[in-house]
Amino acid sequence: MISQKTRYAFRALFYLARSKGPVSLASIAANEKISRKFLELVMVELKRHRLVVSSRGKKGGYELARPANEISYAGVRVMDGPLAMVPCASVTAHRQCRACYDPDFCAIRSVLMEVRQGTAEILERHTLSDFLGILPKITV
Amino acid sequence: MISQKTRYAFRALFYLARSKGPVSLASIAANEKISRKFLELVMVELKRHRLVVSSRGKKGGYELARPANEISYAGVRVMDGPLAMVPCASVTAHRQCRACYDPDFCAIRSVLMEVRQGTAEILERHTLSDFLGILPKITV
DNA sequence: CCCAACTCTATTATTCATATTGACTCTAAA
DNA sequence: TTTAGAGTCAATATGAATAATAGAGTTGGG
Repeated sequence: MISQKTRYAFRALFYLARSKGPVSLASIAANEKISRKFLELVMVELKRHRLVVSSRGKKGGYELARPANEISYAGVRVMDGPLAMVPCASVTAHRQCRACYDPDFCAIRSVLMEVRQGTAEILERHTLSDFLGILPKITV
Repeated sequence: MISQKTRYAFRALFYLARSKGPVSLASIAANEKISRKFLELVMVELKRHRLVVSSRGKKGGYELARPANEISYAGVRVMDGPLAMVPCASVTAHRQCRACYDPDFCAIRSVLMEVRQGTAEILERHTLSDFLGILPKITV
């Protein structure tokens, strides 16, 4: 299951994708009904992952770092860490499983790498813009 | 990431697949270097999922409930609960996500259902017997 | 009858996700 | 140059899930 953080990340990103110019944390939180303070943590991570950029001071706020059609689901999903179901099948955070006898003789590694690969392919070929059409307009 | 329980489950199952007749909890635990008491919980769940059968009394122990080539990875993975990354994309435990505005307007549901489907297909077409050949006589 | 096995019910420990708090920094505009 | 509106940072609860442990109870073959 994906984390609440990732859900909020998706919602915030879709919100930004439907907005123009910098949007304040407060308005995202209010409109998406997310705890302002928790959303703050989410936004910091989104920034760290280079999915949004921020500006300070009056008129400051957040914007997508790239056009919506260049932000893939895979890019957002990383908020939850590696895609793989075991460390040894991970591309981004590969490491041997503790107590692994020998990767060459591992009975689960190859299957879970297949799964990781399949999942990545699907998540990478979908972007935020795939769904902008069906989302309700922002009415504020 | 899969849970420790699921890892132990795989190891225990592979161990049984390479054994003959009932195997005691104690021998699985000793050979696979798993806490005897924790493995007990794992075996209870494996039994509940009908992946193993047990017999009591002297000479008792655990055996695979079916031939190894009829036990798929998907069957074992269920130890960790639903395959889907969101409740609304789950086949086995479907329910609406909390705070879901409208499933028809959900921007993540359809993608995550694709992922669930792809994952299930991969896990279902692999069975324990796919890997019996490469495993050492004892110890995964 | 007895021992070696599984079974059941608790309890504890650890980790992780979720959330909240308060103080701090920056910057455009008045 | 002041200031209000914005993002930033650090620290700390809280709660749920996972992992592990403990001990008493049951079963059945020899």
